[in-house]
Amino acid sequence: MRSQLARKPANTYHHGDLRDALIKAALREAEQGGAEAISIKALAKQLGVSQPAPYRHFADREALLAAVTAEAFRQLSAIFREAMAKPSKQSKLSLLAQAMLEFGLRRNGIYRLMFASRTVSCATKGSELHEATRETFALVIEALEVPAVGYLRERQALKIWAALHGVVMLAEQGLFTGEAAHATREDLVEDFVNETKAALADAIKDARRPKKAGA
Amino acid sequence: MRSQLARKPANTYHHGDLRDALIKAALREAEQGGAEAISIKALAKQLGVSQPAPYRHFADREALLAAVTAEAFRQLSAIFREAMAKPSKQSKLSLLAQAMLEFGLRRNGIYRLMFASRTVSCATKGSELHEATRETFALVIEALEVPAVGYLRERQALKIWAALHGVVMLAEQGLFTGEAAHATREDLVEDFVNETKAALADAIKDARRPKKAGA
DNA sequence: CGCGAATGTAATAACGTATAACTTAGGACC
DNA sequence: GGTCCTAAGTTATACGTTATTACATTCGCG
Repeated sequence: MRSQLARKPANTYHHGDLRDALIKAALREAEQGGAEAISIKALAKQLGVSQPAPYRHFADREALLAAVTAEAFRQLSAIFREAMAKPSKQSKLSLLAQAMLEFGLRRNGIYRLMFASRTVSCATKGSELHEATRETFALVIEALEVPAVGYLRERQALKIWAALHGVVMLAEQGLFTGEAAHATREDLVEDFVNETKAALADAIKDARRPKKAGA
Repeated sequence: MRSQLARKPANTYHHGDLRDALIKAALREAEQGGAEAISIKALAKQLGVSQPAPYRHFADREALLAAVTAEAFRQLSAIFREAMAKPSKQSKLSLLAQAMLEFGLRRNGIYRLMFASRTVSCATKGSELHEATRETFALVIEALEVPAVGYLRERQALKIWAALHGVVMLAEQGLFTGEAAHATREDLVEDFVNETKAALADAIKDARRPKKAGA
């Protein structure tokens, strides 16, 4: 258990914590080029071990990608927590939404790794990756700052989550640079946030006066 | 100009329309496994030509992917047009949204190829792919069925487009199978469609009475 | 009919994943 | 403290994929 992410000291046989070092290094690679930029061979060279060494820790490339993706989700969760903890006049939801957009744009290779590959959908229930994604989504629910109101809270969380995904993807694909440039990404995000708040407020009002049909 | 997508008849030297056949075959491959499932070597074998033959028509793999993605966008455009042309009590926007969701789910390998790779964002302005994506987005605007009202129409189009992306991605990642399963994908899509319609209706109303602040 | 351009082929280099068989280090146990 | 087991790393190797180079064939136009 020596250095956690450095290349091994050249004259030692065992690396110390190769598994962790691989994940960290892979994350760095993915920062720019996404999943495609992650090469087991290159990582091994970078860390000063032989090419097959990583296979002692990951069955295959897919397994490594899953671990890296899980780590990325944990990082995103941490960012969300931090954003929501920040003292601010803005709502938690707004802070989370902004954090999500910034994450998606600034670390777009990682973002694509997380949301645009089939790694996540292939994650089996109970796996490390599955848990990491659930935790992240739980924070979205938390950001709504409302008590459970039937299934409506999950529904609104899903909606804002979906909308944020969409905005990030459109932004990355450059759909904001044409004649549509007058609507900035931030505008759209704020729109979605406000709609979510409005929907929640309506629902809570309705819950208090269950007989009224509600405007 | 013989067979458009079949393997060549074995004893001929020239294929006839290898370029087109490659795109069609690649699209078939991507149907399941996305971009990763597209292998130049495999395609060549499948079509009965040598491995390097495809390089006569595409500079590299990226170029092939771009052409395939462009074709996929044209297909999606065609699907949108067909959906909107269908006589129905539902609005054009609703029909388009449903078509989008179905496309994303049923042909999810293609969908990922289109929206989850960097191929699109790397497309240069004026390229075949760029034009194809613009055409698709133009249909989203058309589906709103409102005249141009400042930049608001583009903005609403962007929003619904983003939201639809998001729903498809969440669906593919299995986020509707947990405790959130009570909100179906279709519900969410319809929600977004209705919100878009409401926002547009409001805006038009405001435009007619420009002095009022609007509720 | 002949020639040039377009298209296809064979051979090969370079790189990435993955496996098999062997080697080393570290810790548990007596 | 030595012995043995196991985790972790190494070398050698097979195989698949992208891509290039140099050569061959066909098409079509004058």
